[in-house]
Amino acid sequence: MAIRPAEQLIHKAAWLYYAHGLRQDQVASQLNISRASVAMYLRKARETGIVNISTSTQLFTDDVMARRLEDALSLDAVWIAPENDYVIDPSTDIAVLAASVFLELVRKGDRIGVAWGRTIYTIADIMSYADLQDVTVVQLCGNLGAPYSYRPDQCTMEIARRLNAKGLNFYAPLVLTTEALAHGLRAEPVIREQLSGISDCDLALYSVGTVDADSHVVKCGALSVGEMALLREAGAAGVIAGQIIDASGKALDCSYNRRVISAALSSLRQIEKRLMVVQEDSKFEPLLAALAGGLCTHLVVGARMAKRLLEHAGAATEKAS
Amino acid sequence: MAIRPAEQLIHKAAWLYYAHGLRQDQVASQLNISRASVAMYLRKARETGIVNISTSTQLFTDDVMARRLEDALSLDAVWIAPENDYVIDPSTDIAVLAASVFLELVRKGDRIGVAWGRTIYTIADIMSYADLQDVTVVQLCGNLGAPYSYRPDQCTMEIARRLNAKGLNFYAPLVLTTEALAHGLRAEPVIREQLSGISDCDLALYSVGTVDADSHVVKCGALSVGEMALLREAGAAGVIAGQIIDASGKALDCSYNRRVISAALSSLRQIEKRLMVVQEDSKFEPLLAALAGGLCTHLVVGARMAKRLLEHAGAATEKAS
DNA sequence: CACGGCTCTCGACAAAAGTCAAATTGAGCG
DNA sequence: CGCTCAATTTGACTTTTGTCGAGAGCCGTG
Repeated sequence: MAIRPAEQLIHKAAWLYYAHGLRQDQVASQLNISRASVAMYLRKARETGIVNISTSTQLFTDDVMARRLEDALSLDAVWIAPENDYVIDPSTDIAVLAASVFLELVRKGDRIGVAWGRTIYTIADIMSYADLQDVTVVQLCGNLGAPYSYRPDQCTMEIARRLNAKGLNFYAPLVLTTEALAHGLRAEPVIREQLSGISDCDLALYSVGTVDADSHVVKCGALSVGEMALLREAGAAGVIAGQIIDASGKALDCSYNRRVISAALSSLRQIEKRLMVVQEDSKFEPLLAALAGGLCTHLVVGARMAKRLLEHAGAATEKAS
Repeated sequence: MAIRPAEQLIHKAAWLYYAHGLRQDQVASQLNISRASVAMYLRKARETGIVNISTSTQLFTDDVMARRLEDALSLDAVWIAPENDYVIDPSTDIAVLAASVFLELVRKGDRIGVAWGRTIYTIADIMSYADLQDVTVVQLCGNLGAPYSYRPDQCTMEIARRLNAKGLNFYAPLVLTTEALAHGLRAEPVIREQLSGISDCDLALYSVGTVDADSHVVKCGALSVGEMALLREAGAAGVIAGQIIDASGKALDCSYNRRVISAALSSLRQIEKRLMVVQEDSKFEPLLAALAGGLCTHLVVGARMAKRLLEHAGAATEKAS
């Protein structure tokens, strides 16, 4: 890169502007460049994460409902995106919040596991840039064979790029045709290493998928609509990192799961901070399953979903007493 | 406070503006207030740390000199503020850098020990606001009896205020007239508790003082010019948190030190991250003493001082070999 | 050495943000 | 009930910032 001299200038401009609080024209005369260039450098500084602008997500945890949900579900932290109030775009609203929360949870030196899906990709897409050295972003599950819009490796790489972090992809298909082949592939050193490294993560980011025809695993061709219907009858309740879970949050005992190359649920549970983000209201049952399976310690949801969860939890304790 | 509804508005405005990237007039129409109010709320949001704008201090560690200093002095990290280059105000320059470094080192839940002095107060004064819950700022040494411009409790409180943290002052004089009284006071539960809690800190912020007539301990009347001169002859090389140290960084065996109420040097050494900031070139010898005593793991200095340190370290290794 | 293709830089204009004094609100009080 | 006082809000104005197309410098290539 010939951006070496510019790199230095970007730093200096950012420093004078943001740390010292000079105006752009003052910075310009300091560095003997035009003000327009300063403006451009500053944009680059923001885009590369040399400067970091973050807003506290306090507001969303302060919500009484969030507190009650934390208690009811015994989660570490819950963020609720308001949905009636001052909303811009209901779908990106949760993603924006999730991105902020995510950045708030990341620490230098962390190892981060990232799953895939529309939700995750949306988050990656709107996430602001940061300059986190020594962060590694690892892919939690195998790739889709067919080109599909929100591929696991894309999610991983995009988040790594935003964070200036190292991205660790692994190039295995998400699902294979035979159990034997999956077994063999999992034993491959490259794959095995990646899979066993997942429990060393400090933070995981994932969503949960539905088990109907709209599910991503169906849309990307990993499962046919018919197979999915059958699995559903067999007790499938949700999809986590490409794997089917039942209502209790355990991996469903089925051929499909045995043919999948992905992080074992037990490895996921070993990750200290498991951030789950749910956008769609239709993911209520899958979310319940994930919660039952202890696959989530930090939760970002919309207000409607929060309300339903709370009502459900209330009904459950009533029934119990 | 009747700022309850406003507090909410500040959060919302900050969220829409900084997280969603709306323009001020869009935020204004969203919240049904005037754009001018939005501008005001945003300023408040920045001032209260609801939004956080930080710039990477990378540039200052990337310096080759900083790397070499880290190695030569076996420190965890060194930041060097350039002094010939694009400098605004040589004295605040180091403080601005130190404040950024400090904010970069602080973590949620941390306990932070803060000493006193002009340097520390300058840092506190230009430090930007942050919203760190569960942070406690503790005072490392006793107060001055006489009202003096940069009092230990002022330094502690100002930093706590900027961080939205809890400030833990302790109201004992820095130095007493008799050793017996100092001994008795140190045994007081309130004082003892505070002093013993110092080793639990995760981060310490201090500078080092000179041992001449210009020293703060002299200027504030804790020691007379004559006494200081005598101590100097006895081997005094610097002042740390109100205590006199010798060239090897150990507390000097003298009546003054026994009459001081302050953090034991051994407690300070137990703190994981010890950030030392030195502004004045005249503090070369005191800094050497502090370094010898292992009282510093992270260092912020100006370029001239860095050069001198490096030359000194080079000469020392040469002599050794 | 002239030629695109490239990035970086700048001036000028348009857009956005900051500021201030005046107006409004609202709480406390005689 | 009407008053004051302080805090908040606003519209109008100024300053600051963002953007765009043009031009300048800099390779590698034909």
